[in-house]
Amino acid sequence: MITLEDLAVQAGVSHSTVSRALADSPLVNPQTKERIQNLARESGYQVNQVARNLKSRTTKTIGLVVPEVSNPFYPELIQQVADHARLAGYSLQLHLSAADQESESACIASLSGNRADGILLVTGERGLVARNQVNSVAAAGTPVVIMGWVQDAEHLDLVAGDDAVGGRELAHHLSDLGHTRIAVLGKAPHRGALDRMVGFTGALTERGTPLLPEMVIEVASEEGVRTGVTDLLKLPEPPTAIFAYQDSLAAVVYRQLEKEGLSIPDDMTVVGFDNLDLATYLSPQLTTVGTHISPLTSAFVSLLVARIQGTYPDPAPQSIIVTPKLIVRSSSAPPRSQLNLTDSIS
Amino acid sequence: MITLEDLAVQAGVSHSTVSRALADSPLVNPQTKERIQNLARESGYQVNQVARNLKSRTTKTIGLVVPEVSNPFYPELIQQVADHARLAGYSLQLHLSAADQESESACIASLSGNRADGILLVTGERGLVARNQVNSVAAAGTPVVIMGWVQDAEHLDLVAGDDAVGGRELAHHLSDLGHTRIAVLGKAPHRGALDRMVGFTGALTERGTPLLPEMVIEVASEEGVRTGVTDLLKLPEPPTAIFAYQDSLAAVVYRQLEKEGLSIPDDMTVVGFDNLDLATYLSPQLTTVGTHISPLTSAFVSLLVARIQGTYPDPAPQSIIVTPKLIVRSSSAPPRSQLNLTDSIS
DNA sequence: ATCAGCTTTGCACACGATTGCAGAAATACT
DNA sequence: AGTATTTCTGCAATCGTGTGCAAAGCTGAT
Repeated sequence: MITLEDLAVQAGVSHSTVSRALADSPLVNPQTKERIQNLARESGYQVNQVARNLKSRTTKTIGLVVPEVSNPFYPELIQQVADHARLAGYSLQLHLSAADQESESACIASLSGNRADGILLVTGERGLVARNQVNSVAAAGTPVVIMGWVQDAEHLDLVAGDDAVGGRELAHHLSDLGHTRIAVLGKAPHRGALDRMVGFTGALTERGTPLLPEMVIEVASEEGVRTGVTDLLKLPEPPTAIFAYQDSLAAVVYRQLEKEGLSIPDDMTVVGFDNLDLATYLSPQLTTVGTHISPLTSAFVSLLVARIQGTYPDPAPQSIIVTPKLIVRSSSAPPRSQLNLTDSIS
Repeated sequence: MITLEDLAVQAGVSHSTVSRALADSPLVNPQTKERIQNLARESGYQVNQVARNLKSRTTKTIGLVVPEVSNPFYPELIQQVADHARLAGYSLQLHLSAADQESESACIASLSGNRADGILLVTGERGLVARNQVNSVAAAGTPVVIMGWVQDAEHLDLVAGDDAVGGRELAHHLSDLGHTRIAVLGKAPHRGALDRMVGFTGALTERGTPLLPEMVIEVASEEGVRTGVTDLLKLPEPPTAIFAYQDSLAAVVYRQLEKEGLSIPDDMTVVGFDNLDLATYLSPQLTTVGTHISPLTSAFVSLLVARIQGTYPDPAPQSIIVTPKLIVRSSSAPPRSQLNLTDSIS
């Protein structure tokens, strides 16, 4: 690899002059400057960022920690974060926290070691695992912004969706359609007051049709979803609607219902959560809830960048909460009995 | 950020001793070593990788350049590459080449500037755009391995799938089912002798049922797919099977057919290419062609790592070609006329 | 010719780590 | 006690850039 010094001897000047010439400094003679710049171009000189970073004590790099990448939600997010970061003049260092078992802590340690100027941390289902790490790098002066809900986040910058509102809207939608026997395939609430389950169950209770215990199925795997669905169908009074905790689970529900010979939405209403691209690929297209992801990522990145540059007006930790919206597509309809009723009226 | 020197003054020794102690060198007194290590742990010392990289003239980092991330093929690839890289002791620097218009060249320049130890470059539909960049960084001593087909690749290391074989198998499958009026939604061949279109059309011609010109539709956008499908259906003799160039296009074909009131595979056979997870989410599940991605990524990473470490036995450029396989699911069936015939026989 | 003022260049240090080498301290041996 | 040997520690150079400061070169005015 060719260095400043190499160019310097070729041009018959000192490396300082070369450095200044390439930085287009007014301190060097225009002719020399031109000569050096040409030389650099011809020889394919590539500045050594490692050395520059060491000297400047900054890397113009932000770390992005994401749990995984098989759930299509994350790629969309990565793409947008990458775009925003690039626009702000930062490049991205991606780490997958669920991949290695050391998880988040290892990712953050690595980023901190590489002296990333700031860290964007997207939490997975387990919430903020590496709380201590986060505190210590934040204390050491590296700004960290979290995306996703975490407990006791008073002293952290974070961006999150208010999933409870989304769950509530979904519940109202189903209730409005006339569903009363509603099943849930999901996971235990893990986002406190902002959890989608909390909103969903709360709203149903308010409507006077609380969730029945046998209708709530916790699923961990794809297999769990399949058996969950068949179990539901075997109930003496099976549900007329299923709320899948994530769009990706809804996709599995679709397959299983098809296998059981039921059609959506005639025999069963299915709704999801997240509004992935996937939701529109499914047939029928999935009724779901989601935020426009772009304002979310935009807030995410710009808050971090402002923190890095010290330009954010308010030094206190910020909580930016985004409210998702209901998106009605073709997978939800009135329950069959209701449908028949309507039919006979018309 | 706390440095070696800081620890040194706290411990009352020189920074050299601290460095050696943390490296667990036998050259330092066991007690001092212990004391220093404890000190480092308590004070949360994080070695400055930037400085270390400068000194060691190596970064233990490999750059991964991927066109985009909205096609689910790439996230799967990223995940696996990340895993393999981590196992080999390297961390990953991800760049999206279609995101910024400067494209590949800029990504490679950036990686080269950051002194990545090696570069993995996944080409998109446009092939190898940054050929010159690749040559120059390779000449400068940074190994580059390419994934995907590129023209005139004799002097490059690359890993590619032999899509022609896949296209051929797909053609045989359709032909065996009895289809003769077959349509193609795709893009112009861009992978030379390894292109899926080449294999597909070639095999059909061999079978004596060459593709009809009006059945070949080049599509650029999602909108193009939709109009393409409706146009096909308006033909005096519409096709009985559609080959979508990518699984993600097949998903759009599904939607459009549904809108047109046709059912798959009864009224129309649809096949794709890539074998994304998406293919199994669709209903009916999509017949497609794909490689198991994991041997591919494994070869990809281990070739690069071997190049970096100089342990690859053969110094000559390698071309590793992987053959994909046909995966028959529920979206392909004999054409309707044929079906009726069969019915009446049985 | 002298000196002030401006332009241009190079010296030398810094960033934070690693490491060869020399020398100090401790121990072993005669 | 004196020397040889081992063990341990610190000095200083290095990686490649950036930059304050001093000084050299040049111009022009007196």
